[in-house]
Amino acid sequence: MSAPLSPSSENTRAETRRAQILCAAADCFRSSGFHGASIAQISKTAGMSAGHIYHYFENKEAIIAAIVAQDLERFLTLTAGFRAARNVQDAMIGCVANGVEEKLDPATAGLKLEIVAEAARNPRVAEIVRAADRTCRESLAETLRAVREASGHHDDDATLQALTEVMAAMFEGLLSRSIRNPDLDRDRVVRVFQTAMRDLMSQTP
Amino acid sequence: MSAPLSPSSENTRAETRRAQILCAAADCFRSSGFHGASIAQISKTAGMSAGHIYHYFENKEAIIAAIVAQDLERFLTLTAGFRAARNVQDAMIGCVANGVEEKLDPATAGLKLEIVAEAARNPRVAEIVRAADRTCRESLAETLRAVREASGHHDDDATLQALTEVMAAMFEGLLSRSIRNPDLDRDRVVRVFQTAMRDLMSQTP
DNA sequence: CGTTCTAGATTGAACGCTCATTCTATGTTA
DNA sequence: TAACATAGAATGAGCGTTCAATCTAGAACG
Repeated sequence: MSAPLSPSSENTRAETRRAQILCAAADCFRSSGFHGASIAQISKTAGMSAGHIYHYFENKEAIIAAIVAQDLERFLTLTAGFRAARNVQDAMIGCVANGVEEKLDPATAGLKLEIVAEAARNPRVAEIVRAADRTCRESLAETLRAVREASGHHDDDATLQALTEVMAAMFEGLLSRSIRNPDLDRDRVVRVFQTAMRDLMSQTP
Repeated sequence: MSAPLSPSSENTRAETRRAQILCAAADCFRSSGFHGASIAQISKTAGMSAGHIYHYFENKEAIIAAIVAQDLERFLTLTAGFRAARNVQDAMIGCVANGVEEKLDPATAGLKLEIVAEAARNPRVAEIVRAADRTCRESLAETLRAVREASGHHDDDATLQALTEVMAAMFEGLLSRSIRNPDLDRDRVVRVFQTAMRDLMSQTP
């Protein structure tokens, strides 16, 4: 799992170490949960002593925060590149297959569910998650507005936000589905999903 | 939170105690997570000594299992009553508002997300969750078949299961949404959701 | 080139604490 | 009195975190 990172001219040794720890922590959180994973376990996975981790992170919660921030930054860059496409609707529909497959990957799903569950009870994590989600929603809503206006729908913000919410719910629901029913027929789900997306984007309020 | 349960002629004292513990445990798991909640905390909430809990449950994991089983049994009875309705489609669409509101309740959402996250890493919990989900899916798929045949669609099992999956994903996604965006516009989401449900149920493969 | 110096990297033992679980002793009820 | 309900202290393991001690790479210097 943990890629054998090595320091290059680009990365200082400290950055490499930090990345190593985050990678190991993600693995441990995935398999044991935030509270189940111990510093001892993380340090062993990262190949360093327990105490050394405290040179790079103030405490365990800071590691959680960093993982969450890293995870959601990745999502932001993804949606950013998304909006830059020529034909936005086609780009989105085309991306559904990828998106569905990604959310259905049990390893991904485990960590992401862990993050949301932690956000439900840890205010600091909740703050990070909500700030990132706000940005994602704004980006997605603007993208949706472009799609909708191209097909003659001119929505107010509230309507657009509701569409965004439901679309987000559909994708995030897959995380849960991949755990509850790991044997689901991915290809067929993708097809039903694509049609549902199209319907959602051309919905008349 | 914890209802003050008292022994009646119906309930033996032991059953009452068990229920008390489960109720307290659900509260604690909601606010601290499965691993964050301690036996000491649960026993305090339940109003008894820590050691006494071990007269009713073998260990902490048994409490988790009981909570999961209880939670999902409740869901099963709900869907069972669902199928017994006269006009199934109207009953379903009518229930969307209730369903959406319920999934968006942050207290409910926290515990349910906790359960899925735990299932992602605890095989015993996963087994319970998956067995219950299978039953739910079968029930929902049969209900959907009735709806679809009433409007002239005759689907094979695989198609029906994919429709079921996507519908399940939509509702379960709301759990995550209620955490990530607690300020979402519930009424508008319900309306978009209802239209999306209708579209999903009349989708042509 | 070889030696010394030094600042950062790294270790691993130690600390205080909390955990799940067990055990013994005492209440309570029928 | 017999059987069960309950409390609460005891146990040992494991936790996050700290810290003094060691190592190591490379700059400074002769």
